[in-house]
Amino acid sequence: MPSQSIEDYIKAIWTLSEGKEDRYAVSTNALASHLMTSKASVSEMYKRLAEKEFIDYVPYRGGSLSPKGRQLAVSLIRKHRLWEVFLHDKLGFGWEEVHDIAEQLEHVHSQELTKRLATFLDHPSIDPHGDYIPDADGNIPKQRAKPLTGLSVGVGAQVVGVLDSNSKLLSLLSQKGIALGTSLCIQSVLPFDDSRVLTLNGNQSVELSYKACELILIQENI
Amino acid sequence: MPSQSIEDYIKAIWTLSEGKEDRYAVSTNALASHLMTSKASVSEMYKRLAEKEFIDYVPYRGGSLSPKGRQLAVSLIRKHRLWEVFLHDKLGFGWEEVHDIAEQLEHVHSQELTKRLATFLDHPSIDPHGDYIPDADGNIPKQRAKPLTGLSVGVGAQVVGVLDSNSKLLSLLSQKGIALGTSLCIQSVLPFDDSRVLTLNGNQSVELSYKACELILIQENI
DNA sequence: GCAAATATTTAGGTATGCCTAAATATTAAT
DNA sequence: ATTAATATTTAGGCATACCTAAATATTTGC
Repeated sequence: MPSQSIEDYIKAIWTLSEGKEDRYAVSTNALASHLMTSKASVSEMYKRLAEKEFIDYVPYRGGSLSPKGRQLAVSLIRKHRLWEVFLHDKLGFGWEEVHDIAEQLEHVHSQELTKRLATFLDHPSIDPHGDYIPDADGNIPKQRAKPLTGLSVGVGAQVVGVLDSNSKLLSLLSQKGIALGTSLCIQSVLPFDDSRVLTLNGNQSVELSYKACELILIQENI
Repeated sequence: MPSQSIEDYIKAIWTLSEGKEDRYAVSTNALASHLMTSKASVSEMYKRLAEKEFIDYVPYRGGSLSPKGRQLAVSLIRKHRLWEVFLHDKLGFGWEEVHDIAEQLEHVHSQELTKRLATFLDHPSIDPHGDYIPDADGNIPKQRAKPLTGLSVGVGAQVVGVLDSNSKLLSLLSQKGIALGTSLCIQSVLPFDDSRVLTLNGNQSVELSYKACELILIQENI
């Protein structure tokens, strides 16, 4: 049974290499800052992970997930996102509150539990942040959504997720009235700082910084 | 935040001293065999637990929970048993399967989660094994509920739960006039099939099979 | 191409939590 | 009361996972 630390590392490598080309190597530096730990600790852990065949590791070149590592990562992501759905849909937590708790729940080892939880939740395919939930075989759709910064003025779209489930971002968004499923349209882009002025659900008007827009995933209306 | 190991030790001390007099000291020997670890490890851990003020520890005399330790223990028991109810009632696990998974779930730290889980489950007071669930303030009835088959003839008792919230059992019981809180007493045990003849609330007389009696939890009157 | 800047690894140390074996304290028996 | 049996603790080690500082490798700028 992999330790909690190992699971955290594997998930972090997966997160940092997601969307990149296959066998994308994650540097110790990137992983250290993502996990808020020292580069030395990452270097040390990379050796352990390579020994246990979770990653392929070339010193000074970083580590990339092996098939075994990817399988573990995806099963953790699946558990994490299923628990998020449970916390949000069944217990009524806000989407900005679920991440930290799911972070703990994902480490519970029981395949049967995951299976029954998925059934109980009616086999959801999207979590409260709009991220896809890998299926039981580890398949996960590629994200088709794009960041709000890539949306043109006047084009209608729907919020389908966020790129960083950081609770500060999430509470900013809920404060502005932006949630999963919100329909929006860019009214204008302000000069100098590129903030967006948005129309929400066809009526309210809110302003959002470029920094926040980068992290919001939308899907254009067809 | 106490580590998982510390939580396991505290819960074990609580379990071994439950029902005993207050400040009952648990020997290193008893704890070591309960936790399947060495006496030396327990001795070492006792020092750490005493330092962190979870227990009072007198070398060669064993350890007993401090108020702080008892509070932690009871909150773990509460979480464990609530999760057992969730696993059994919502996910359909058998009562014999829930323990090991709850053992992991109880270590998830979030008071809000516990609170919402309790609400979601309708504030149960008994887990699938018939053990009482401490309330949010840490109060827990002393006596363990036992199945009706364990009640002696002529002794008064109260129905406090059922072990299987199967709707067939529940409709049988309501048909017979047995509900949560019903006072009863065994009049006699029939030969051959061990059915019980009960007196309900001091007047009506009903007969109940051994199979049904096994699943009814009662608490003897004091 | 080589030095400076940057990134990564190794070295040496800490804390937790486990182990076995040896030493010591307590309890029981005569 | 003193010894024998038993229980408990201390001593010395091991593995994980972290840290800082020093050493080494790689990349970048001129």
